[in-house]
Amino acid sequence: VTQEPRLKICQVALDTPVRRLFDYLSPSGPGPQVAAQPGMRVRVPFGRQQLVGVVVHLRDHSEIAPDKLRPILTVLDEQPLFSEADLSLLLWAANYYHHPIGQVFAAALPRLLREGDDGLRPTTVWCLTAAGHAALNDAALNRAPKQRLLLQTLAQNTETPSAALNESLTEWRNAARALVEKCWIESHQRNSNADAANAAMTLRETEPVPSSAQAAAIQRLLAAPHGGFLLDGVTGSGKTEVYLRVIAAVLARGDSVLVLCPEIGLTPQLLHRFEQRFNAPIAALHSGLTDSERARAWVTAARGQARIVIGTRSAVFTPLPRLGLIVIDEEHDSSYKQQEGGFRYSARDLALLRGAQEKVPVVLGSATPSLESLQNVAMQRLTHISLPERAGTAQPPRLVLVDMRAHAVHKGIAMPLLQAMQRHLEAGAQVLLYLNRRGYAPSLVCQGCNWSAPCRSCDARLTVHQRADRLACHHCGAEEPRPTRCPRCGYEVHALGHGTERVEETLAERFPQYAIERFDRDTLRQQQELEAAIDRVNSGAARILIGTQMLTKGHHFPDVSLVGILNADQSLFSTDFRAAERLAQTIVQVAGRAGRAERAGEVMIQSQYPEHPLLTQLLQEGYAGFAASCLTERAAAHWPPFSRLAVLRASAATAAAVMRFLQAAAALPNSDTHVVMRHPMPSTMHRRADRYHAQMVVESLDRMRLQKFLDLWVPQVEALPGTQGLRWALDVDPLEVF
DNA sequence: AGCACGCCGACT
DNA sequence: GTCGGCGTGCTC
Repeated sequence: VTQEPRLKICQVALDTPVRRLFDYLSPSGPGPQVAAQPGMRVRVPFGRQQLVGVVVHLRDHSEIAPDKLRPILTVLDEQPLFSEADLSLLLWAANYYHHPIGQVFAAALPRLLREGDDGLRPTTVWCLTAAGHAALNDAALNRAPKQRLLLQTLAQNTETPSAALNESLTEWRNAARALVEKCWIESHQRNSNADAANAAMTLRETEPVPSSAQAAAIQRLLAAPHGGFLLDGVTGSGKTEVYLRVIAAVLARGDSVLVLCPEIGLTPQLLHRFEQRFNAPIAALHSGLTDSERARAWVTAARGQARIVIGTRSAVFTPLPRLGLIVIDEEHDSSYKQQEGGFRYSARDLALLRGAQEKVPVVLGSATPSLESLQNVAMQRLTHISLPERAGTAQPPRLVLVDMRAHAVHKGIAMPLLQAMQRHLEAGAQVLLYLNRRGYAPSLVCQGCNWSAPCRSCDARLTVHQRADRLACHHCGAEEPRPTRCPRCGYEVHALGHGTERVEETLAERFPQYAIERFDRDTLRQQQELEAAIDRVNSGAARILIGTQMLTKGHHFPDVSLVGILNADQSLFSTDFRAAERLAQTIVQVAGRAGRAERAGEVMIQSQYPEHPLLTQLLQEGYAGFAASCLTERAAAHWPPFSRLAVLRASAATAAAVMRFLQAAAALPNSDTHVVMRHPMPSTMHRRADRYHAQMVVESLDRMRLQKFLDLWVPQVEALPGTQGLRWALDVDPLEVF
């Protein structure tokens, strides 16, 4: 690597909240040093600490006084991890989301790399030997419970990394040593997962014959050198097959592909489908990985050894030499927007920008496109490609509303739905019920004085969890024992309302002959458990499925012929401007789980307000018609995507402190009459986890004007005095305003 | 964010 | 007399 000799100053992004790059002198120490180049990680002195940062620019001079400049200690990479294009995406993101640059880089790097590791350390994996499999029930283990547990844990997978054992077991290493001596288990070192880097990119499985609509979509995408596309196709229309065909073409010309999935959409099943189809090295970046697996997959991608990168939100920053295509599956999914912490970016929006900068096509796929994307189609910023038909002979599901006022309701389920369940179950099919409320009941109420169990730390009721026999707060995680009598008046307390746990109980009483599978965070804590539950459904062992959001994404259950949506009303009267869009997307997505086989699916939506225009319109006109009129309303009300929002969110130990801060922020000067600062408001749930939350909205019809305002405003907000104990974050393009 | 420096209350 | 509370300020 050569370096212009006069470019002595390295501008480095460091993980601090300081919104600035830090200037360092090129490394001066003795010994062979690689010259620092943009995109390389460096270790630098920072005050009394040492930090790892990324070189962003080389300069020939610095604004910083020469006596303050210190040299880089070590250059950690021989080749840049980030290309100029990668760096410019990160700089753009820091600028647009008004977030400190170093923390943007930190979000883009896996933890080990962020801390200076090279990400290529081999990991130790453990597996059973043949003798170990035979010994699973050996009597010798009766007096060695830790060894038995380890053996059973390892039996669940072909290979288990040490890090995974650290998480699920404690002090397993002694047991492992004993088992190794018995020759029942063994360990191996695993290196890069891109061993097949030079394999031919031939297709493995035989390709299905595309439908005419699929063929047309594939044609249009292949003909496009770059640009954004909205692949708008109902569930079952075969969007994945379109992705796979286009990906195959990109791989064939030697380019690589970035595929983004929603958080719960990235399953081993999907990965498996890619592995079956392509004989190409794949790097998967999902939440189930250990730190070292993640670092290794990331480095594999950055070094150009992976041809396909599949990942969730943060994978949008993965460097990929020769990027040829970006695919964003289920583009409407809210998990693409980071909604916690400081750096709140939209991976979908950044992917579109990345595609434009690198001049590669970006395909957004959804059966229920976001209004943003539909508006982008209207503005001709995205090209619309629709896949109207369901593949094969499948019929679209039939949607009906069930009026809960007109029918007897048995523990949260109306009679027509119970009868339909009976019918479908007797016909041998599976039934899926959706209820976006986990736990047994959303509150514990006193029959005498109307007291209901409150969370000590939040403005919320505690949820009853029957099996654990505890009360839990779903907002802060607090738990307490479940009282049998009212602490205020001593009268009896009762669980009020219905969560998935209670519906499961009700169904077990009502349909004792059919096995039930519950899908929520309480029953399926780990990815493995989810996989096992899906297997039980697909094998036909389970007949009734009841679950939350977890059930609505990514998994297809071909034998489900009836879907029940138990409570569609929660969002009908929400004040959030996106509530209607989200409800429609949920209904259509859940409905899409039914009727994939030859028989038409049936979808029953329970409501107290079946005449609500939101519901009737969705049923009569479908998602497209619904979305069109939703857009009209947004335009009239000047909501996004017709205006641009930013929300300043803050929390503090007292309500007064958080409001004082936001009022000070609201009082800062604003010379642009096209930018409106709304009044600071306490959040819908003001007190959460013993902190008081509030926010203020800033809006403009003009994105550029809002950006220019934020450029001036955010540094002043940052400089406001008296912010000890106060946490704040700016949310540009928020999903929610409250 | 860390990690210092810097001034005011209760302890050996 | 100091140990330590966390308020303010800086890090190239």
